[in-house]
Amino acid sequence: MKQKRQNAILKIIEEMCIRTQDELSDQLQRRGFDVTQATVSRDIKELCLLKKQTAGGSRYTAPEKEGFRESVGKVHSIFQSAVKTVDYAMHTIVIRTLAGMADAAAITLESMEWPEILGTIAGDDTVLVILRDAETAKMIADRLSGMLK
Amino acid sequence: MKQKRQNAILKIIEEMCIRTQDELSDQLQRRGFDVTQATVSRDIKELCLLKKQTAGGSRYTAPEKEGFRESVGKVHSIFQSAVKTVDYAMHTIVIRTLAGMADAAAITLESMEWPEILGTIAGDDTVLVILRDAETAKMIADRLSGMLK
DNA sequence: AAAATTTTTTCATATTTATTCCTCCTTTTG
DNA sequence: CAAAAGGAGGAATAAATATGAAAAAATTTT
Repeated sequence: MKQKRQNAILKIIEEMCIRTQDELSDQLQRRGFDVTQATVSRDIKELCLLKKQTAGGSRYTAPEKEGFRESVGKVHSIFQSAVKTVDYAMHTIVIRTLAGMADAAAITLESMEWPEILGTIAGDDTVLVILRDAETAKMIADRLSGMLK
Repeated sequence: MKQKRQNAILKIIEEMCIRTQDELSDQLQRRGFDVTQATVSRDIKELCLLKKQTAGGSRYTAPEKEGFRESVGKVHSIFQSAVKTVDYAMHTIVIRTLAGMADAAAITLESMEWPEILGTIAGDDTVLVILRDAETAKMIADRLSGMLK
């Protein structure tokens, strides 16, 4: 059902201007999908929909770059399964991974394209991440830790 | 000041992951721009920034398509200055414009790419807009009327 | 340079969106 | 099969964003 509903969402936002999640859940109701705004919010996140400005209001649209949608979830889960701990010192972050997974973890990090990350160095089970300064290191370390749950 | 600030915003969101408007106004504060979230909200709207999903949260980014930002406001104002009244009947909308401006109004309509609009026909001071059905006509007419204020 | 007009901003909210916590299913496993 | 485990979704609510109205600042006019 979820799959079907998300397809319906993609179809709907292509055919009409959807400006709020309530509007979208209304439209879904009409098509027999009985969902609340909460579910729509989750769907929108999973589909990576964008809310774009247009003359006379904003509107949800699909991301132009194909394949983008799929990758976001995967990056997250590769990172989760490879990483054991995240710690930081000075302007660097040290990530410990399962044996042999450091490279994979580093690659997913790079793919996120976080501008705060100057670079990464991967050994066998350790990734060193270089940030601009200590403050940024703490912030990003927290964010990475957050991704583990 | 506004101009400068908006440039600063573009620079900031390129250099670091900005996830909320509060975060952005904090960063602006640090750079000497003393603004509240309300102002940031309006700036984001004017700059047509997007909030993108990324692994581990979402983030504001600049639109990829250059020139897109500038056009949104202009479309709006051309429409405003050309159009006198918006009315509807059945599944069509009738827009009355200043003499000779119907074509311009129709072109701005088309440029909005609203999927509900099947097509437009422009005379000298009248544009006929064809929608899918009466209900849609009412809705879009309301939205167009809203653009006049 | 004072007055008038327009633009920008803030404050206070309204609106919209995300999340937490719980329930109900479905699937897996012992 | 029963219990455990995981996903999906809703209700309530927290968090984030947008907006109306008034004030302040900037600009133009007289």
